[in-house]
Amino acid sequence: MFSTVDKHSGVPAYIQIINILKREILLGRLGEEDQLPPVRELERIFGVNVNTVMRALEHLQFEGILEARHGVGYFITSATRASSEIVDIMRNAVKKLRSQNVDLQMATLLMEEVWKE
Amino acid sequence: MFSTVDKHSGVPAYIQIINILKREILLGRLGEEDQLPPVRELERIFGVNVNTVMRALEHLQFEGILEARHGVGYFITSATRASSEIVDIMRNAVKKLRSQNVDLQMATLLMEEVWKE
Amino acid sequence: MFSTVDKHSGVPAYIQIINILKREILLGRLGEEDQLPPVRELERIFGVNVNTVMRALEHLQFEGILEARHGVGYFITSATRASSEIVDIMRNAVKKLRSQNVDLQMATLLMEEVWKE
Amino acid sequence: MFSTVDKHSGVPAYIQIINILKREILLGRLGEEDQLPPVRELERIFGVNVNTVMRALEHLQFEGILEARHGVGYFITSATRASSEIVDIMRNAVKKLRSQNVDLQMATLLMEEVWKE
DNA sequence: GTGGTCTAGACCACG
DNA sequence: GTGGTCTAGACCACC
Repeated sequence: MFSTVDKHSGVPAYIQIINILKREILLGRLGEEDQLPPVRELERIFGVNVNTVMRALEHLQFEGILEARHGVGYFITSATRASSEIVDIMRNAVKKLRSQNVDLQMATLLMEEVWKE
Repeated sequence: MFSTVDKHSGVPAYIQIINILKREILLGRLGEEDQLPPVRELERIFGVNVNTVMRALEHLQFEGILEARHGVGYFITSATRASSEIVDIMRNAVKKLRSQNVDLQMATLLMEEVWKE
Repeated sequence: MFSTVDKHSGVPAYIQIINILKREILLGRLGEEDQLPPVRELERIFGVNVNTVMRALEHLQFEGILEARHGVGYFITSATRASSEIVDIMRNAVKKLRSQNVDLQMATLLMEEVWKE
Repeated sequence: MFSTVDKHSGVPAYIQIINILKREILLGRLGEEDQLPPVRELERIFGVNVNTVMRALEHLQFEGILEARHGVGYFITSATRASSEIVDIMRNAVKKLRSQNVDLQMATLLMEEVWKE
């Protein structure tokens, strides 16, 4: 279902989980009121420890994106989905950047900089 | 001269310094053969300890971007600057994204996702 | 377990640590998937500060020889071991050189020179 | 006449000069009683500052390899030359090592280790 | 005056 | 309990 956690990337596992879930929402694969798979299954899917999963969910609750319903499960309370228009804008920009031999790191730095303008 | 380090962002100071310097190069504010300010001044500028500065510079040396001349200073040896064309592409995309109320974090996640496609 | 760091040799301690660990791998005393002793123990073993140990490990990570698993430990990811054939070649050459009263420094200089030919 | 100093290697210039001169002696290109070129010419040859040259010569004097004759120049007082036999041994070993894809750094580490046996 | 290395020790992050 | 980051400050090496 979800992408997996890359243990060799240096990025903390729980951060990766947060990002994976946010991405799912962003791309509309998870929407408001949807229920997440049970923690024990997330544990298996991501190949990490329960504590690590819990820490990620805790953060998302803190951000108001998730809600825990005791004895039931985790539900998405607020989903900001990228419109297909936005995805297209990004796809277009990325295509041009790649054709100019820009790599992802440079693109990210550049975007941060331009964002501030 | 440079942007400053944000000590509360959670991102290690030395990583921020690496990114600041890379950005300066990317945007053409630092070019090949340019000399960096002395380490002790960077210390002051960034508001961190010498060790932290040195750690950043060490990494950049390893990547072949900087060169240390002992007793002389640090020099930029390889500067890949973003062409104005690339900057324009990014500026354009960012403008559209902002008008759609996308924030930087979402934009970054989306870019990573699209980049993989 | 490992050889010790010579603080009076002029060679930086962290470089010595890098070389000691590389040597252990080269000679097959450390192999792929092996876990290193915890940083705090390496500190004790080598008689240096944590920072110095970490600096060595950081370099080895960058070279792709080690991998850090946060909260778990350091693991060897890529181990190139010297074949017994290679060791024999070296042993043979060294034996002859010593019988000619060549010292290690001379042998090293000579090897560098011959290597370039 | 001599090899040149590589300012980008990270190895201090004066150490490189020491090694170059030792190598010249080792390979028999400089012998006992030979006079070195004047310091001002060494300066030019190596592309470094006088101080740097002087520091190298100082070290070699300390090791008893050179002698300064005031107002005349520097002379070699003790030259240990590698016999052609030794060079052949090394050449042979290096050839075999290279054919096994060993690089210079690994070879050096290995030699140091075997030397101790 | 420039870079380079190290220590001691605190405090944080991850699993 | 494991790794990771940072500071303060000393002392050294190089040009």
